[in-house]
Amino acid sequence: MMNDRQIELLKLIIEDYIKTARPVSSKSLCEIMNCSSATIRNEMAILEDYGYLEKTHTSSGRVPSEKGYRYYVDYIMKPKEMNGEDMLKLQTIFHNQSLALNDAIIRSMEIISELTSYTSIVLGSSSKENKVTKVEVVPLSDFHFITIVVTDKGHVEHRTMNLPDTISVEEVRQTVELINKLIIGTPIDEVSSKLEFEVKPVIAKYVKQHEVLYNAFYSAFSDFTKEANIRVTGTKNILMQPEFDDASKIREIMNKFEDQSMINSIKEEDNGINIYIGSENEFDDDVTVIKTKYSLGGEEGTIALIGPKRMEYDRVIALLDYIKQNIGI
Amino acid sequence: MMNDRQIELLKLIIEDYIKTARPVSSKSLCEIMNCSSATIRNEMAILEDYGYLEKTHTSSGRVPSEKGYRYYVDYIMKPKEMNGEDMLKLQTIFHNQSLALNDAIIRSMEIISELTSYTSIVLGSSSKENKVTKVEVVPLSDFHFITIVVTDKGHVEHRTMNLPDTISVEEVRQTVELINKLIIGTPIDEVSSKLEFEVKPVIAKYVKQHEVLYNAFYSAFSDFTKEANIRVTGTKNILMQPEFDDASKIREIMNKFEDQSMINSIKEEDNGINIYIGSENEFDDDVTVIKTKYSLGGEEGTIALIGPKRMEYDRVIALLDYIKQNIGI
DNA sequence: TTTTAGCACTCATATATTGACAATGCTAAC
DNA sequence: GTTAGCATTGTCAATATATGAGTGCTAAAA
Repeated sequence: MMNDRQIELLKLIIEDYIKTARPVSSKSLCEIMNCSSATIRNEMAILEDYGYLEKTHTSSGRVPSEKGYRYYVDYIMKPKEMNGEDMLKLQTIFHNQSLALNDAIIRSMEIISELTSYTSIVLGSSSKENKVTKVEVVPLSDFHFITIVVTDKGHVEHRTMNLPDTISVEEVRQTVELINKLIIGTPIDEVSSKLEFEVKPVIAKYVKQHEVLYNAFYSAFSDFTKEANIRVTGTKNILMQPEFDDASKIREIMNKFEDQSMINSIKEEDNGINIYIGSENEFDDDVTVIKTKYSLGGEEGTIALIGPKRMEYDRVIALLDYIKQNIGI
Repeated sequence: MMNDRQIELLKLIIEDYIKTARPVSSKSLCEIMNCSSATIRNEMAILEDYGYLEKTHTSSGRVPSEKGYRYYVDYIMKPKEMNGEDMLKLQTIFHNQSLALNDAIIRSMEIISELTSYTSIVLGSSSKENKVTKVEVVPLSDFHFITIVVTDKGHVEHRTMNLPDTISVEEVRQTVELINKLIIGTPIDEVSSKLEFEVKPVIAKYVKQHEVLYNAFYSAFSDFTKEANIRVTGTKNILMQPEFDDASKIREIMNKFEDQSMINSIKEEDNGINIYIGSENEFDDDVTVIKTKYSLGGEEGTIALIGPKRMEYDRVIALLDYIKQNIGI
């Protein structure tokens, strides 16, 4: 279908456009293609017929179409080595022993967002599969306690409880001991029902002011399961891209970033690193979403980058790949 | 200086402009002022001479000047009762027993940001004054531990530590016990030096693999003191205001919201609720910053709202006042 | 003395006009 | 298959033109 020169031309046009964000003219490619602008125009016309290029208006230079990007991503682009600077920044994260892997992902995506000026999203690691490992209560004053819950995956949650001071520290301690005995190992999303049907009767039996205490713990725990677990970083970055040069477009995008269901549409099913260009994604026709699933000791999640369609595909892939390699699968 | 009718006129113009964001014409006030547009024009001209009004161009309607807003805020505006709906939303926060007061402030400001469409900032509650109340370590696996630190003000911080599995759980337990004994009651910003000069020698004496363990704890703790403790919510909201209808202005503002020193310039020294209109604040000439200090069991901080100069001053004051009343001073 | 009607004036906004420029498409010659 | 040349097309910026909303001012009315 396309001959070598046409493919080369498409590549040059896309890479030029990625850099400059301006329509590419035939003339500008004369030198590197070693032929006259007319020749290039002829080839461009063919590429446009095929649907790989577009014009913003009849007499403008060419711009890659979604189909063009798609072809570029699928057949032309070579997986790029990660550049030294990017590598360096990310390495410090994964070599930092004091960061949990989970935090390392979030932190890396923050850095990638900064490096690329795209917006990064860390989604999921659905805490449903977390099991309670320890419940701890630290008294701050006679009626002021902090409840801390630790899960086997390393999540830590805490809430402050205010209890009437008719309740003794000893009663609280007793209750916590009972709770610990009964719910350790329980998946976080089953804690509520377990509290109600198994813990409540036991507490009622052994602890005097069981009603108040039970309610306090119940409401603390029920908060935990609700956690959304979405992290969107660098929303500002994407606004700096020249394609978002219009207040209403900016508002549209910003609203989408705050829209839960929009963000959830980012969730990835496939393995591998997947690219959704423009209308291929559900988020917005003017952006590319590139995303991949990760699984981390049983927890699954998605990391994604959102940028203009004119994205540095090879670089972004290298970056995401690096993260994948450093967390396994 | 100004007669009653002029004050009334200024009031009407400002309140109209706050609602509509459009220059106010003389004609539009005829009915309510019960006189002809010419009369109003005469009065407007006087108000403009005084500097309370401005025109966007020679033949436009009038717009309040900063001086005009200032006069309105200082002398005209009446402290408003909080409206029922606003009240209701905020009440649920402060009546929620499971929220620490600190979280309640953050949550309320989020809600206020939503109610008003301005951007809210919670700043400070400088954790320097927090004293360590408890250090807890929860083992997740043989080499994977979670360190949790609780302070007397109810802050909870945690980090994951990876230790070589040559270190036994027992050794970790011992170390934690020693740390607990030595640093409970230490202000968070003094923990580092205390660890080095008091804890390190003791651990060295009693614990075998003291080097590794010490380093792990040291790096975990040193992270805690760095916490910035700034919360900016609803940056999106302010972009929806018609005064920010220009991509470059939006970018400018968004950058300021991510600029630490800019946000820190918001810190309030005065008691009371203070209003800084346009050039009166350091943040941006096109916005009003309204802020107030709070102190919460010894911790001090600032809450602030940033909106267009055309702000609903009376409503915002009522909202901030409500928060103050519900946390004491 | 205050208010108002009336009119000239100003400026934003919208729309059209123009010329310069940067591309392209096409054709004919190489 | 390639290229030079030229007409064509559409952007962009500058300029013109009309419209309308608003003002300032003045002279007359209250």
